[in-house]
Order: sequence, then structure tokens, then C-alpha cells
Amino acid sequence: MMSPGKSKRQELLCRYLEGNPFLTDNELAHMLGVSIQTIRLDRWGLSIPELRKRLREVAKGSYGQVSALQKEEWIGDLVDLEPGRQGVSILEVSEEMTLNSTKVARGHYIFAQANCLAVSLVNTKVALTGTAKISFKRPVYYGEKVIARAFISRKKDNKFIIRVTSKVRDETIFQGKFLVFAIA
Amino acid sequence: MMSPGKSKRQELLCRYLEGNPFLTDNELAHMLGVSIQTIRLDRWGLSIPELRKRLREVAKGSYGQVSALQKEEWIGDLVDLEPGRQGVSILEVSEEMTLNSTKVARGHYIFAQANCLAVSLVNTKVALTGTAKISFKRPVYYGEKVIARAFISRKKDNKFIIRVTSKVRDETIFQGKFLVFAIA
DNA sequence: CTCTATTTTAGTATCTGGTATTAAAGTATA
DNA sequence: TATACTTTAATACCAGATACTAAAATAGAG
Repeated sequence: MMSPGKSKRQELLCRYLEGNPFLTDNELAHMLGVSIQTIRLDRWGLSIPELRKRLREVAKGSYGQVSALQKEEWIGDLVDLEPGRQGVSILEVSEEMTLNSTKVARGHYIFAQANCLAVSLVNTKVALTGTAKISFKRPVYYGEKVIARAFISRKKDNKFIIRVTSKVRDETIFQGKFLVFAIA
Repeated sequence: MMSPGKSKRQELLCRYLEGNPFLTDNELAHMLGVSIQTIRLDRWGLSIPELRKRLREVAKGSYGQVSALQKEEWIGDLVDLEPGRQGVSILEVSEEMTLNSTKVARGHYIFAQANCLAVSLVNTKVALTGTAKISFKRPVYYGEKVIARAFISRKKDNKFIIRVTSKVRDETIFQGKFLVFAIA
């Protein structure tokens, strides 16, 4: 049997580190009122890596994400684009896009992909979405690749009506009609 | 005068570290074909901190962002919520949300705020957007605070029709009608 | 070519935040 | 009281540095 003091302390230790992964063993030892050796034993028992490795992980994890999310200016990878005519974009549903309880992608990511693609079809410096009528046909899951195809269905002056259909394999999961304004 | 070898090497050093901040002095010394002491002198001259501090910075920088972006699960700050009835959310348009040439927020952020709010009104573990009819009334600019108000306008079984109106001050900038499904 | 200044390398002591290991206390508990 | 679990201690070692001193290599000017 594990003594209640130990398991309680280990729980606390986890909570502290979740709240602040930048704590050293020394600081933890003071916070929990035990020796540094006990902290190391606990970490070992809970297989929590040392500070430097924790930092490395956080840093690495974010390093990929920084460029992934800050460049999330455009959601989805443009794989084909004929400005003024049609375009295709692919989006692989990553973990950040999903509701954490389920593995379902949040609707606005699917929308964002379609919106980005629609706007990029318009061949001007700036284009803005005016109205949109959209419909999510079925949930999209973590890991699935969403292929969005867009084409301009009508054009008048600076107004474009663009239709976007997003599919996973051959199944349509999203459809939308966007009214986009081009701005000189 | 600084020897050309030195300034060239320092430029390279910067580029290497920009590309990969995880490099140790030792690795840099090998890459640049000089001794480790030279690398340290160069770092000192360029006031580049040691590996561990660089990692700390990257990790810290991203730690703020992790909670800002990974919790970007919900876009906008919920300021009022009566589940099953109505809710209010505020979103301040930050730089990342804008098109970089102009200062106009990209439509999908405005949509995301509304979508998050609509979904959160439904008082179940998981809720998904089925269809939506939305309209962007005018562009929203960097720094503006968007206040989205949502209410359930109809309900039948597990289907909810939710209307969202987003305003900047007293001006309506977005309206949307969402059909949301609750999932047990 | 020589003298001087800059640049580079070497070496040593020290620090932090650990790992790994062995051993000895302290504490419960049957 | 004997046994098992838990905690602390002590020691040797490592990576990746700082800080400092000093010597070698190289460049440039007269």
C-alpha cells in the first residue's frame, strides 16, 4: 500500500507542474516540504522528466506550432489555384482543431478553410466576405483530410459568388455559397 | 575594423540560430569550423543568450500562447452565459486576425466567435453546427472589440436555431442564423 | 620585415540542474 | 519485534554553460 502522504504529495506535484512546468526539483522540494531526493523519486515514479527536458518539449511543441498557427493566416494548403476561376485546398484535421472530448473538428476550421479559399479566388489585393450560406453535412474527425474545391459561379462588378464544396474522400462534408467583395 | 571572417561567421551564426534555436555552442562550433570559445565570444558580442535561456524564452513565449491558442478552442471571451437561453462574448481583434496588408479582420474569426458562442449555448457535452446563414455587414478593423450576442430562437428535439448578432459599439457588423445539433 | 592590434584558441575554476547508485535512517504495520 | 515501505543522505558524474587568464595565430600599417 502506498502511504497517503506519498500519493497526496504526488498528486500535488503533478498539479504544480501542470500549472508551471518551469519549476526545479529544488523549488518543488521547498513547496512540498520534503527533501530533493523525495521529489526525484516521485518524478521517477510518475515518469516526469527533468526540467530541461520539460522545457525542451514545451519549446519544441510550440516551435512547430508557432509557424503553423501564426501562418494560419491561411487555413489549409493551397494545392491548385487559378485566380478568377477555381481553386483547391487541403486541410488535415489536427488535434488543435478538435473538441477535446470528442475527436470532431470544430466547424469554424472547416469554414475558415473554405473562406480562405473563396477569398483567394478573387484576384485583387483585398477581398472580403459579405454573406455566406453554409452547411455542415457531417462531422469531420481528427486525422481526416478535407479537400475543398471552389469556383466562381457568378460575377458582377466587384461582387463574386463563389461556391465551395469540401469533401473527405468522396463524401461531401461541407457546402457553402460565399458572396465576396473585391476591394481596389 | 572587424575582419570579414568574423562578421560573416556572426551572420551565419544568427541565421543558424534563427532556423534552429536548439543548437548548442558545441554544434555551432563544428558547423562553423571554429573553436567553442570563438562561438561563445560571438554570442557574447551579439548578446545571444545560452541554449538554456533560449529554450526558456521559446517555451515561455509559447506557454502564454499555448493557453491563448490551444484554448483558442473558444474564440472570444465569454462574458455572460445562460446555457439554453442566451450568451455574450467579446473578441478584441488582434494583429494575427487581420490581413497583413490592410488592418481588416478575416471573416472566419468573426464567424468563429459567433460559432463558438452559438455552440456553447447548447447545454450538452457535444454540439455541432449543421447549417448557418451568415452575413458580414462591414469590415472590422484591428483593435476593435466585437461583442457577439446569441439567443436560442427555436428548439425542437436536439435541434436548436440560434441567432447571433455581433456589434462594434452600436454598429452591427455580423449576423448569423445557426442550426446546431446537440449530441448526447 | 617588424611591430602592434585584433582575433582565435586553450585551459582552468565554477555554476545549475540534474542522473545514477548505494546506503542509512525513519515510519508503519502486521 | 521483525519486516516492508518511505524518506533522506552522500557521493560520483554529466551537459552546457559562465567567468577569467593567458597564449598563440593572423592581419595591417609603417
